[in-house]
Amino acid sequence: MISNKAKYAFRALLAVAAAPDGEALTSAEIARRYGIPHKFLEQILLDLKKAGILDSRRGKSGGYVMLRPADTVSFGEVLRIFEGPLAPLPCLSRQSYRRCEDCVSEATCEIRREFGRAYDASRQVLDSRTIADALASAPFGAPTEEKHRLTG
Amino acid sequence: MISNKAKYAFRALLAVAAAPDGEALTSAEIARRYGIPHKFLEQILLDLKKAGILDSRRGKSGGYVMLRPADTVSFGEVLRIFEGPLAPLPCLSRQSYRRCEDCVSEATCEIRREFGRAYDASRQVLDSRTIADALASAPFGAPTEEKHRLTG
DNA sequence: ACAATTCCCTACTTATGAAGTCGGCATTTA
DNA sequence: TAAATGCCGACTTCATAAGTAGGGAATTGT
Repeated sequence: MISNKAKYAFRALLAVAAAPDGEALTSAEIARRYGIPHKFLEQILLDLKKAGILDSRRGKSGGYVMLRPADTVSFGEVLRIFEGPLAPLPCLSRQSYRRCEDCVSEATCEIRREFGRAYDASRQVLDSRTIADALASAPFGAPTEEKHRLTG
Repeated sequence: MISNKAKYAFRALLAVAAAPDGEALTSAEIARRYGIPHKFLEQILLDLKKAGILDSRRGKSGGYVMLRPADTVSFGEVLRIFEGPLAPLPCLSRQSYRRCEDCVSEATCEIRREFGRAYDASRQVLDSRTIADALASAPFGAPTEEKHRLTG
């Protein structure tokens, strides 16, 4: 299970990315909209800023905007910010490889081999799907703001 | 990252499954062989027994054997015993479904949709690959006991 | 100028789970 | 019948999740 922190981060990111044009969203507004504890969300948005994904403006009419375009921000990248390495074993992580302490031979470790398969499969998805993808692929029948305006 | 407990469970299971014929392996022997804390391993083997995967004999010349054949025990099943649900979100777990507390609409939740893809991919592997598969697919060049006897 | 608004930063709390440790009872067999 | 082995519950220690709390720093509408 992913942490609440990560889940909140995705909600916030999707909201900021979906905001019209370059309009800034305040932390208070996001918190209100999704029922996220405000002070907690502030920390999360800060983390996203430090990671170079969001930008912010202070003071009246301040808020958060995307720093990088939403189609360059993958789910995997965001998840790693809040959860650390996604690999099921330290010896499978590319970004922060660590040998298992009790490991005899990585090349013949059955556990490593099998979990490697599973990790490859999930990484393939997480590192290729972006925030923009997620917003674009609304299921048929679920009215977006746009459709709503046209058909409602 | 999976827990040490789960990792130890896999090591132990693979060892018991690989033991010649129906020969029983003691917890002490497994612990010694892989450097696992003995008392901790005992708890783990107990869990595997309660789950109906291992059987045990007590007293002198006791130990653990497979209760079910190794090709019916998937990595996913074992992992769930020690880690609980594998799903990244409660609303994606089939075995122990729970609606996200703040969820507005599962059908349109982008987070659910994207993590659903990732989970499907990884579950496909974990629930199909078995302990027997893992033992069978030794990489080329790594001598098994069998090969060793023949070629060494 | 100044007050309201918003982001920014640090420290703290509370609860939960991981990863064992410890002591001893129960059963089997040489 | 004693040694070996599994079985069981309670406890400890440390790290992390999930916030809470309080205030400082920048910006802007008036």
